Amino acid sequence: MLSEAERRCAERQVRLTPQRRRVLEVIADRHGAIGAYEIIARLGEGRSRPAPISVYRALDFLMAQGLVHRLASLNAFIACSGPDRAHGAQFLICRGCGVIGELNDASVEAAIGRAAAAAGFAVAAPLVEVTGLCRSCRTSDAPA
Amino acid sequence: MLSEAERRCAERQVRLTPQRRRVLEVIADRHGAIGAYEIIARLGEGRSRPAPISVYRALDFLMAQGLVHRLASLNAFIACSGPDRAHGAQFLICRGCGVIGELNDASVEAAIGRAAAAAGFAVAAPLVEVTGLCRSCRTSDAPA
DNA sequence: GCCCCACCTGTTACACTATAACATAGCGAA
DNA sequence: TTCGCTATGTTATAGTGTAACAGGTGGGGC
Repeated sequence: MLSEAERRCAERQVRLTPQRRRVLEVIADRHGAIGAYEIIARLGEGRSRPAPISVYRALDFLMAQGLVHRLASLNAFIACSGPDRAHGAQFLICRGCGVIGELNDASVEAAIGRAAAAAGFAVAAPLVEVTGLCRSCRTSDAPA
Repeated sequence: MLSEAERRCAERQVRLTPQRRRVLEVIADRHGAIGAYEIIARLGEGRSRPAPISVYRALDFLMAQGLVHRLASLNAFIACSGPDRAHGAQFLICRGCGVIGELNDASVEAAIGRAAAAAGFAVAAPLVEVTGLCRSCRTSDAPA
């Protein structure tokens, strides 16, 4: 995953600096969403804690490269599961266990494109965040 | 719109108190998105300015009744255009002029439902926020 | 009438999220 | 070397949202 990120940055002639790389590592370590200030805390464990702005700048870079997504409804960030193919951001957020699934369904994006076009709207960044229950939380909650 | 809201609250036996009603009025006055702290400022123009928590509580109520939606990507709120029929939240956000369009397209919701079901996920609250350019901003930007 | 309960609101303080403005440092090319 | 671009550091502050507890209001049952 990290090597894929490096390959991609080299290809685009952008710099995956040590600091940006550390931020990406912290996000990827967590298999799920992580808040900006928790990233800051994790980075500050050994060395000196970076200022918020430093981490936000790294996050801006990583998002621009499509390596990280922002979950607007959670104010949190998550590593992109399949950074190789371009895609909009579609997420399934389980309100039971908090697990995040990346959806990236072409038919959803197509339906959004059609509906938007019918309104004369040119889509730039479609954002889909679906709250609900994942398979395992659903079965355990079922008898309610 | 306000009378529709009153009707709906009466039907459900919930109270659209003066304070909640004022918050709804402020949101509806603005034909677009408005931030929580701007609502506070508007409410504080004549009388004494309410505490943030008061406004957030009113917003929670209005959202629970489906009279107001939250735009997660903007940290802002907007009056629901068609509160009579139940629907998820789907918005078109123009990054040119800032105008917000409510989409509420059944095929988008259906596509999300299908894709989520394929992942074993039970949808509770689908959120769609599409950034792009509205018809008029698109034509004026075109020659670029 | 009176009490009780449920709901709504007020008050104070605080936590969390994000950016502005300006200074410094590294790195490559002319 | 010097310039220009990008990345980072430093300090301060703006913006968004909640916690915890107290007080007030209104309606139903006795």
